[in-house]
Amino acid sequence: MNPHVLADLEWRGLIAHSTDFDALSADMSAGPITVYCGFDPSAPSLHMGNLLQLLTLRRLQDAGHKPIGIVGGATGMIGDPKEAGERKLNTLETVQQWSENLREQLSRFWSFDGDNAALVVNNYDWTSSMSTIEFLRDVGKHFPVNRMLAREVVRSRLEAGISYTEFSYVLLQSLDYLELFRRYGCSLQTGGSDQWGNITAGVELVRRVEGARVHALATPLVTKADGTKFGKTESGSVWLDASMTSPYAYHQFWLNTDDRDVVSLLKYFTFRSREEIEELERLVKERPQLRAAQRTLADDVTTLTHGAEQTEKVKAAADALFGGGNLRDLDGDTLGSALRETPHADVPNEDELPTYVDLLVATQLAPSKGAARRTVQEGGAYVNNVRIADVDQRLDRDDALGNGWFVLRRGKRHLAGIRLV
RNA sequence: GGCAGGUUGCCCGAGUGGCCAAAGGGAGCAGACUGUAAAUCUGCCGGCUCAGCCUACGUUGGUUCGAACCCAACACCUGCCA
Repeated sequence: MNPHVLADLEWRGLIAHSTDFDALSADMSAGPITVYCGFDPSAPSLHMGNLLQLLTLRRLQDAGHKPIGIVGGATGMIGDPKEAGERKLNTLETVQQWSENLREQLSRFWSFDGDNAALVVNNYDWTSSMSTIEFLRDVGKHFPVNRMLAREVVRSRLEAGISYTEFSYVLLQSLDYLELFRRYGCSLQTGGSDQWGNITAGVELVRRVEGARVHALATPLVTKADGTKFGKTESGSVWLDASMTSPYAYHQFWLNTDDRDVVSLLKYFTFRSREEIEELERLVKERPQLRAAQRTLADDVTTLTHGAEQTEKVKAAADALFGGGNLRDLDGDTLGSALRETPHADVPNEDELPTYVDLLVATQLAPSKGAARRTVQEGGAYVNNVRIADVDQRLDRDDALGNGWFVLRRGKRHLAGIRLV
């Protein structure tokens, strides 16, 4: 049991809100507690925002506490109210499929051995068989509507409209806390600060029904210095699922972190010590061109998510392709394994080879032929580091590198492989 | 229920019969400079079989040689009055 875990969370900037911090601190130093965080299946995979929660629970587990992950098979059927407006309901099959994906992903981040082994449960298990009457009497009775209406998200939706379904979401999430308190003595819920209202409602329910004082912690919203949303790239969200965001793209996402953000991201998303992070912070200031902090961040987070072996592969790929050396010096196998980490396409070796414009589209380096043509006209497209001169230029088999590979590049950092087969 | 106003490209927003794929800004992309960073400057920024064509200005229909712009109906939003 590490008594300093709360101080560490605080130093990392991971505590945006808490209920009674001193009481929580006292409970935690008295012995291991059980902590939970919920994950709703609102997409086929977890994303960056969820990762922060996963790692926070991991920190608590490393300090001796027991983490429980709830997969929201029930809450995911309802959807919590968000300002943008009413959600569209997903089918039971979809929610169940996504729940399975989540369960599998959650299991990669915690330890399932020992006294404080993690547990993953699905709230569908205790809600699906509950009758409406039971729900209204046992749960609903403890929720004053006037208090529910006062909540920020609800108020923001009163004009535009909010369904009874979404309005009731908070009851389900609160019931989760009560259920985990009863089953496992769970006494801490964590989550993002956007969940604070739902989280504290659960604390309140446990207090009313069981007369017990349980706790809550919220992590802050991850923000970026340039004001854009964290966890997004030009091609959309960054996912933890390797088939949705490739490990290569994932590593590149972290590697391209702004200097102004990298230190706080190291605190949030890595297990580096305070000393190590302060050293990296110094390097960002004094030797920024080394990008030591970005490299550490990218390597660590990719390893946490996809494993050390995969990280080595994508690092080797990036080193080979961005290394600044002559691509012709790379042997075909090295080149092939590097390019296979990037988007790549096979091209049949026929008489007439496709144009680079078509290849930019085929490798998804450009979203449309018009965009691809523009990129070439702007001088932003390269084969094997040589600028492509005009839009009609075709792939030239004489340019092939080892094993029939070509390195196609858009701009400075978007790479793809082409292979003549 | 009555009256008034609105609905434009990824977002904000100008445009009130041909010169409109539609001003301006933001986001995004590329080039230069760099460190696969930021800032800055420059260019680009609906699609295609690209000197042309197609699709698009809430929806449907109409007027007109020609409509984002005029008319009608419908849908949704906002404000004022009941």
